[in-house]
Amino acid sequence: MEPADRPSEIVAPYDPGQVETKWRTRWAERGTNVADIADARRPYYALMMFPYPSAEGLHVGNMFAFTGNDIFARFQRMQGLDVFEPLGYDAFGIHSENYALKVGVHPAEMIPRNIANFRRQLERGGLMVDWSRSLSTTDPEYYRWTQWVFLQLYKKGLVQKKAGAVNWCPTDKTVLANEQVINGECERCGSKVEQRFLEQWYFAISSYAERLLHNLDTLDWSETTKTAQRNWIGKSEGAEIWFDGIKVFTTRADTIYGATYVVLAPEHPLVDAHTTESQRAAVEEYRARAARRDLVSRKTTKDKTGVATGSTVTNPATGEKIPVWISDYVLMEYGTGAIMAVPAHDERDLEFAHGFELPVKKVVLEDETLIDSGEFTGMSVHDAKRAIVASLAARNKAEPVTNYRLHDWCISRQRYWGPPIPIVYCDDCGVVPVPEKDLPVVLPFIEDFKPDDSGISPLARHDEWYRVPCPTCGKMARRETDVSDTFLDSAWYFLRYPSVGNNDVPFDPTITKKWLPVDSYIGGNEHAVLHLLYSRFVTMVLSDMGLIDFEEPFTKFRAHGLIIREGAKMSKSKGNVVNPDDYIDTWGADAFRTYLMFLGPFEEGGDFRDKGISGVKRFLDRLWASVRDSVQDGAPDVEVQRKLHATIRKVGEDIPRLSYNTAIAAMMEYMNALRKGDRVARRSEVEPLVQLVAPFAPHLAEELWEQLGHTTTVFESTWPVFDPELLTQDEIELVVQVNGKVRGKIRVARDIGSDEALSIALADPGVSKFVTEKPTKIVLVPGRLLSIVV
RNA sequence: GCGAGGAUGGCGAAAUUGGUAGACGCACCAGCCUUAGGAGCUGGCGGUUAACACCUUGGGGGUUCGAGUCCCCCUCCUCGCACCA
Repeated sequence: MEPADRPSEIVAPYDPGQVETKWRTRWAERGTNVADIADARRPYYALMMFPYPSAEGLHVGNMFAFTGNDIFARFQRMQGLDVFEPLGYDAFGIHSENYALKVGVHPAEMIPRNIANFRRQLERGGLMVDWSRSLSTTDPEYYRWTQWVFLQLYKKGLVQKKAGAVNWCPTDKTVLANEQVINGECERCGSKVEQRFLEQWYFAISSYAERLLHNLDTLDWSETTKTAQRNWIGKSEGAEIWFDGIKVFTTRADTIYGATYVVLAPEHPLVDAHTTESQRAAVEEYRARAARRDLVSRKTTKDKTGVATGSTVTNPATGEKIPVWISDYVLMEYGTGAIMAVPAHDERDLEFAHGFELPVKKVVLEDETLIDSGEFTGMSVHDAKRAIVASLAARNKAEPVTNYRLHDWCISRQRYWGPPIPIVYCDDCGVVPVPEKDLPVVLPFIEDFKPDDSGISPLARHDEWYRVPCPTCGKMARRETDVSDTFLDSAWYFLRYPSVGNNDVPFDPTITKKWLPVDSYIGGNEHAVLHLLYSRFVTMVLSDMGLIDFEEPFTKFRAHGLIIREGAKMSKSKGNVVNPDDYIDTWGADAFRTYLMFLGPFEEGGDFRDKGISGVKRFLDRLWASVRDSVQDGAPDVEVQRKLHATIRKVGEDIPRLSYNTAIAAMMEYMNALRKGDRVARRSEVEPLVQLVAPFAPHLAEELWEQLGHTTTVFESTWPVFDPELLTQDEIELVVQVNGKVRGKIRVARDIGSDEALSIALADPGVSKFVTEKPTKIVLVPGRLLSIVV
């Protein structure tokens, strides 16, 4: 369609409310944002972390993240890709349930209301979201497949019910994953976490530790995120060494000649066997005391406590008898629950040794060579580690072992608001997984969903649901009453989006092959370990089962920064939370979006200042006015033309780098040049700018694009191309430095030689007055600067 | 303690990766236009100075013709992890 000669009559001032409503309606009517899932030729999956639909409504932090993703997605679309940008709701979980309990509304009533409000707010934000494929984790058609994922892992032998010490939150009255315990406190409510011994369902994520670590090298992720995952997986290579019947784990086998005692964790099974009669009472008392200690004080105490068992074991390297102690500074969960203590070379052992006046024997010098270490004396630490383990291994006293900090993932929650774990307990058949054809195990609507102290889910109180025929033998049996961790819901949702609508399978194989893995993923770094690690794990397992043909779900991941307000963190209690609705009402979604992206680098976040948005609004107003006033004809201005092409290049380079703030600055700069003085812009100067601004301010761009005479969406137009020829000038400004200080600027030919440049520079009195002697050195940086040294 | 990332005008921030520090915007100042303006337009805006100049990217040293950028030492801030042997 040929553009009209003049923009149609848009004398009216720019009214964002009107423009935005018009275009949101059009997009919905025309299906502009609906991806062609089946037939897309160049599929591009642009994913953002889905929000928890809180009762408070959309947070500006959500809007910031989504806008950042949306700009990238819209830009990719204008590069000719078939972009799929889905969004759903992570609506199960303790957070929703606690809130529901607090306000006395059932979550099943509250959540749909919250979702409706979120949807309204998200739509106002002008996101290119394909709402035809949205989802909520609370929908039985979704969690049916969450249960299916559980069953696949179960089938693969990666799900176990284990009794053990678990983190119990006394306020939320449920078990927490290790990842949800922060400094010994519940991540959600901040209560001190207690230890309880319960039977729980675990996913064997630790058996994937090496792959989870190794694959990180292949991923295009923010380096900070990868580092956080590496630390969390916590690989350490060492050896298990036998001190008679006690097996210890160490990464410092080279220090074995300095081992002066052995320490067992209080819960270690060999404690009894190593306790002599005379020490029995003291050891028992210490164990009891240690068991009562909460995790917080245990993890922060510098004063180490412990007690001798009275028994001794043989140091396999020296043959010496050394005493056995117990202390809670040794953790049962890590390594073998026993260590060889080398006070001279381990700070914790030293603290302990000082407390009990145990000997300290130095065996490694500052330059990392061994002393007093028998045949290994004089070796380097590096060589000795291997040599000592090899020598002990020859006598069956040691073997090299790699340990990981990563623990198995406890997915049981003794709560109501989650997908029931699809397991039935039968007196005859034992543990029976619910057959896939019987899914979903629907979460019943119950009024009294309040958890109690029993460690048993509220669902157990409902016999009509709890009692169920055994799927295998038909005899009455009992359901598992725990629900699964919310993080399981979000560990596979990206597989679901493209297949939403097909309720026969969790994800359609053909569609999945076409659209996954996710091309680009944007989200918060608070999920750097939890959600991203679990998603990678589930994906790997499904891949191993041949259900998908990739083992990493997110090819590219970028973490966005955080928004603060007027220099302070936003919080409900401070009352300084930015409500997107208010700003959109006043300034329009386009200005709000653009401002959010302008206030700082996307990956770092920024400071939201109420007055700052006016500058962005002014820019959009001027864009509107420029299109309105533009003329078809006019003298071509070489400078403006050059500026335009520089801007096209800059914006095109900045968007893929998520450097949105500088892209916007470049467009503003161009706008300033465009309207310099009384200048009236030419159509050819403003039209490409409308395209450049489209990912940021989509409604306004669509409106202006239409005003310029186009009948199809600006997002199906081709991104402007810059002409490199225009960007190289024949005559350039050369900066002249004398002894490192700028003394002048000269206009010269681009490819000028240094001799000629020097003579022109010296003709400038501002330069020559500093050149008092014959220059000793001349440095010419072509096209940039001339440095004269005297 | 370990790991990662920071520190640039009154403020948010830029800086083609070693080449004019402070782009762009906010705030502020002046002018124009207005009955008026918390509107619009134009210009100014790191510090010292009458000027020439000089100083200036948390502090101190170094490399270089040239350092916000590279190297060494130090201070402070933010975020992870934390008795993981």
